[in-house]
Amino acid sequence: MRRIAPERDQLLAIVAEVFREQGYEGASLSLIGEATGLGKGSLYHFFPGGKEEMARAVIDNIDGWFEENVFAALRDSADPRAGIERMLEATDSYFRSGRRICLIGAFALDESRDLFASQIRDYFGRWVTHLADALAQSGHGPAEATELAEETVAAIQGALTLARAANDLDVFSRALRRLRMRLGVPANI
Amino acid sequence: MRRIAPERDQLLAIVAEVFREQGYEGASLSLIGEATGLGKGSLYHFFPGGKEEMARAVIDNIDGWFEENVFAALRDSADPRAGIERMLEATDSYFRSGRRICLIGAFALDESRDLFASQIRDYFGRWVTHLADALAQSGHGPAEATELAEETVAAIQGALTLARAANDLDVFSRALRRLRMRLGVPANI
DNA sequence: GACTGATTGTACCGATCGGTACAATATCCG
DNA sequence: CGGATATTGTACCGATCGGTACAATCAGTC
Repeated sequence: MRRIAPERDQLLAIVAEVFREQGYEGASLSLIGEATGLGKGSLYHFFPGGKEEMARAVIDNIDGWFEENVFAALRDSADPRAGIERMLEATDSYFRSGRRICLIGAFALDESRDLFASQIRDYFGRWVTHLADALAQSGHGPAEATELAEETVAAIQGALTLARAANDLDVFSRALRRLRMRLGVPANI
Repeated sequence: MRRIAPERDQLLAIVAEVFREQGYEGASLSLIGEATGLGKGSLYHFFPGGKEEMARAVIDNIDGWFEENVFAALRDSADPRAGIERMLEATDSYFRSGRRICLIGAFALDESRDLFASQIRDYFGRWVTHLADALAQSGHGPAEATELAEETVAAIQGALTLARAANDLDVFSRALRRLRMRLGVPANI
């Protein structure tokens, strides 16, 4: 009965979905238990720190996914333009073209923000920084690159909010299309 | 002891602040009572429908403020550019240059979204529509005007999220400055 | 000052909250 | 198999949740 990594990832994915659907306060232990099929005994065995530790682990897990799939593309691509395009593709796929909201963005707005402030700041900070680096490499001046990166990340967050508010997924697709043009990246095939 | 309009507005403003700080679930009746100085008796006297009615009234109140101060500027200005500039000024002042989040945007993301879906959709829908009209009047083609309006509202929401996440108010100011340029509106003096 | 209706405080309700304790059970290792 | 460790279910805790009931109190009106 040793912990197996994929199991933990899957568990965190389920818990993340509950937080996404219900918010931090709304995600009660009974809802989490129901979604995961685990009782309180198991939940507190894996997360002795309770709900707060669960949320922290979920954020770390998401952060890790972005590090591997989004930030890495920006950091490691030989061609910065290709890296930016890969970032946009990974972003689109992660948010399921607007079907899914950004849990970390939602946490930034709600009452849980104080608990997770540093994790939240870190996540967005690295996103902006890595994107700004790629933009600088592709010819933008440093100051302009930072502003454009900040604008891009904000546009993604805003599009997720608006897509959810309007209940219209196309809002998100349109935002990504505009970003591709704005960032000088070839349109999606 | 008749109800007086300003009192109600003030009451709703306080309740709104509690929802903003704590989210819908997090805003308990005891917190609301503490903030307003009202006991449960009074609270349920003014809002027989309980917490849900309070939130609905708060959303209506915010919606009304935007209707009067933001949408009206877009709708009634002789010069559409001046209307857009007035919209941006009112927006900046409402969100206190990023110190305040958009409660309706936050509700769009969290578990309360289903309860208030139509009010949320309406609010953002009218914002985009009125802005698109003003942009069309100022020379943009209809399709382009709609996209630009959507992009603008999303940029504002995203900037609020990012400003809160980074704990950096300048994120919001920078976003507004970029929007002024993008919308062809004279820079703030 | 008595009547009327708006407003308020308090006690109370059942349900659920996050969290703890712990015995029972499963799995692995030798 | 036996022992050690990992995992689980269940019962329980005090606190708080949103909501209800209702009597007391207040402000105007006549």
